[in-house]
Amino acid sequence: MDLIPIGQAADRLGLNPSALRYYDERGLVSSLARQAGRRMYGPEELRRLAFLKIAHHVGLSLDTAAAILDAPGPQWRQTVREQIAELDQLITQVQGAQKFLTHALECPTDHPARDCATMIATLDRLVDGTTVDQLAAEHT
Amino acid sequence: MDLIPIGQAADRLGLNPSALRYYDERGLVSSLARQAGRRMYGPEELRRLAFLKIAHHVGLSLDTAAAILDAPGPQWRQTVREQIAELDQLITQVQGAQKFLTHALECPTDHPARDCATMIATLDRLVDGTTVDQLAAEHT
DNA sequence: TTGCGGGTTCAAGCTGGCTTGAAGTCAAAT
DNA sequence: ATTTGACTTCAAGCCAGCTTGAACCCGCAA
Repeated sequence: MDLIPIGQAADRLGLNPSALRYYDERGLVSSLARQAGRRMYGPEELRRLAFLKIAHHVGLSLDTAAAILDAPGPQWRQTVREQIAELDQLITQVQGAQKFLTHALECPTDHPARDCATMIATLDRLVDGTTVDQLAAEHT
Repeated sequence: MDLIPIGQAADRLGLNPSALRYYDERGLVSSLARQAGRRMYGPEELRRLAFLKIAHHVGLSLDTAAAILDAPGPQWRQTVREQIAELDQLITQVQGAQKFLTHALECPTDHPARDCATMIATLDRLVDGTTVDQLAAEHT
């Protein structure tokens, strides 16, 4: 009933067979049947793999993704909330990065790190122990 | 004039001496003087290191950061613009990730991948060749 | 019967950005 | 004279998430 071998499963998911073997070895695909020593995948496993694929694509680690699937009862919600919060932080950080880069673009010199007084002042503060986070916090 | 050894440089920047040696080996800190075989860092190198630190912190690779510093004339602007565009993409992707996770939270079941019809439908489409990007594109 | 396409295992390699460890050098302080 | 402490080099290890390679098995078709 609907069991397909590793090659077909990999094709349907757009993954490499070696990746599926790796997931197996890591214990991320839970229980899969074997026929004559060969891995056979059913709908459950394929969906699990699909979930891993999405979750990994959106930045979760494979372990976290598997933890969400394996959490008993409603516990997965906590993990998901944590991940959403982490992504919030990530966005904030990336926006800070864009500010930094955009600001650099506004500098009229050809070698900002050598010629731009503002940039040099910022860099010199870093050299004197100010952390990147402190700098970022200032400019918010 | 103002030359400090690697340990002090590392302290001031909040980095590990081994990281500075690694940057040296990779050719990322351009030219630094040696005194009796020891690396000595002047203001120029410290600023360069500070720039690498910021740039790396905001998500650029060390190679990219060095490329920005070493680009002749105004060429660094192009690299910076590319990086800003990449970060735009990243933010879009992360927001998509948040949508996915938030949507999952709305599901009332305890095991979405097994019990939630909407989730299962989505996963089954992935199993049939739809890419994650296609799914994301639909929901925009 | 031979070959082919798919599977299997295990071991090693890859990326990036370092860290860690072993063994040696060197100047200054005791 | 010796010990400390900071430095040097080179080699190897670490993380995730795989890929690649070698050597082997297995069933089916020509």
